[in-house]
Amino acid sequence: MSVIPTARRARAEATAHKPLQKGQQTKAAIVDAALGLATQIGLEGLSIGALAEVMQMSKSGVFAHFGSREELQISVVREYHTRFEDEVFYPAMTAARGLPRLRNLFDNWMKRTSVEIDSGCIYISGAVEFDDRPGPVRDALASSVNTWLSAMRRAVEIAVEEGHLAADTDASQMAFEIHAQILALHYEARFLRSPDSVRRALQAFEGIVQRYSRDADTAVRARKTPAAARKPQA
Amino acid sequence: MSVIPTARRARAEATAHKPLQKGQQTKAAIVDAALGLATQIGLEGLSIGALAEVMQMSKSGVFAHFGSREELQISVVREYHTRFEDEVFYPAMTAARGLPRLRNLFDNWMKRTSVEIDSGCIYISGAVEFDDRPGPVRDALASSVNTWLSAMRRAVEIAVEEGHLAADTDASQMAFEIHAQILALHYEARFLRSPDSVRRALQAFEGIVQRYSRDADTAVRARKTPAAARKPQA
DNA sequence: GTAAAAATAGAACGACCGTTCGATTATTCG
DNA sequence: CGAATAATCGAACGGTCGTTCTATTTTTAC
Repeated sequence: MSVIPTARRARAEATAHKPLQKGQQTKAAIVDAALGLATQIGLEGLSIGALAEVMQMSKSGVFAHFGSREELQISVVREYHTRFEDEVFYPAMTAARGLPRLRNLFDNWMKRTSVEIDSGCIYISGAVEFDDRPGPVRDALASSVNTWLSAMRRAVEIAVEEGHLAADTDASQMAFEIHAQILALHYEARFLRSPDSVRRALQAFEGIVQRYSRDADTAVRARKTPAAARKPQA
Repeated sequence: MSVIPTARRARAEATAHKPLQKGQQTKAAIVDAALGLATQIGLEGLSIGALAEVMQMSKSGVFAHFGSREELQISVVREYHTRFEDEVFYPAMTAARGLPRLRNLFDNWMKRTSVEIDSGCIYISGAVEFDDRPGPVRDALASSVNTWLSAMRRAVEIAVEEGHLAADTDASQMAFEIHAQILALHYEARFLRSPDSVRRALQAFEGIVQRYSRDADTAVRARKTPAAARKPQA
């Protein structure tokens, strides 16, 4: 059997119109294994030695495909990016514009992030690992995350255009709040092993939708937040 | 000048009724420096060599105080726990029971987590580093986090008792949603360097409070979430 | 089939890691 | 002060890390 997931190779061949050479083939297999390792122990925990053992190759054999560990990490981030697109973004594009699509995006995001068997999200673990470490890996991570968050914000805007959400909805704010539920789900499900997390996140999502819904009592939403009554910010 | 923050030593002396001996003194100073390192590069990134350099001590001199790296990490977690209590929990206990106290807790939590200069939260970074790594460090982390989240949930319950929130409020759910805002704040402020994060988190918090407020339109909250209309969960 | 090119292996490197051990210095206490 | 004790140092160990180099094997292309 092939070491490369057939779906991936099929897609690559379809775009390139010629079969992968041996080198690219094993490189893809290495990235695939590296992604598997990275989702468990993080991008920083990725070691070429461990990866070589998984691949049943020599360290230098693995290394030669990338030239540096950093390049390997970047390859993993890019691979995660395309899979995220394939499994979260594109499937949701078949749903009707507006709220149905937004719901679909959130559902896929939830599943991808935390429901799948014991694989964490490198957009979340990577953020912690690289928040104080400038460089190309951090840049690749941040770029991917920003792309995705922008897509999410755009989905909110479309839901507003379609009239499913209130016209004065702050799309960035709503995207922030949706993102927050994914982060809490990841935290409480993966670290605290709390079994209700999926239900909690879903319920919170519905609460957010309600609040920004055009059907909701606008008087409640329009009431200004008592920010001025708080103690001044530092 | 002393290497130990005066506030810490004063508190320790007040409870122990005798001055710290030399050993405990430097040990406290080491933990202090270790916490500073850990908030920047994480508990896993903590190395005894780097710590020794910061302390201007030999590696073995630092090591002798703990006996193992794991014990050092646990000491750091414990130190973070007491500081968290001192800076987030106890100050909020002076606020009036109910919503004022809940708000105060959230404000302090926000500041502690992300507003302070370039120091991350080891409850967040540690969760990512140890979510797949069983052992005493993970246990210490999870224990501290659970203690704090329980306190947060209790604050919600008190706000319900005081009549500030609706009687049918699900305290665990609300605590989940509040926690989510902190995680999103940490993510977007620290990793994405998005400058609006504090405002976003505050606004989201107010939205949550509104939704669980007894003054809010109960019809909106009572309307069942269309979970049954979704595609069945995997 | 054969020559050029690409892929892989294997050994070695310097660096850093946590840890151990014995010697040495500093502190405590009677 | 002096003896007992605690704290610290310095060197060394085995291990893993990313990386480099050369040799060898495998794949490609004509």
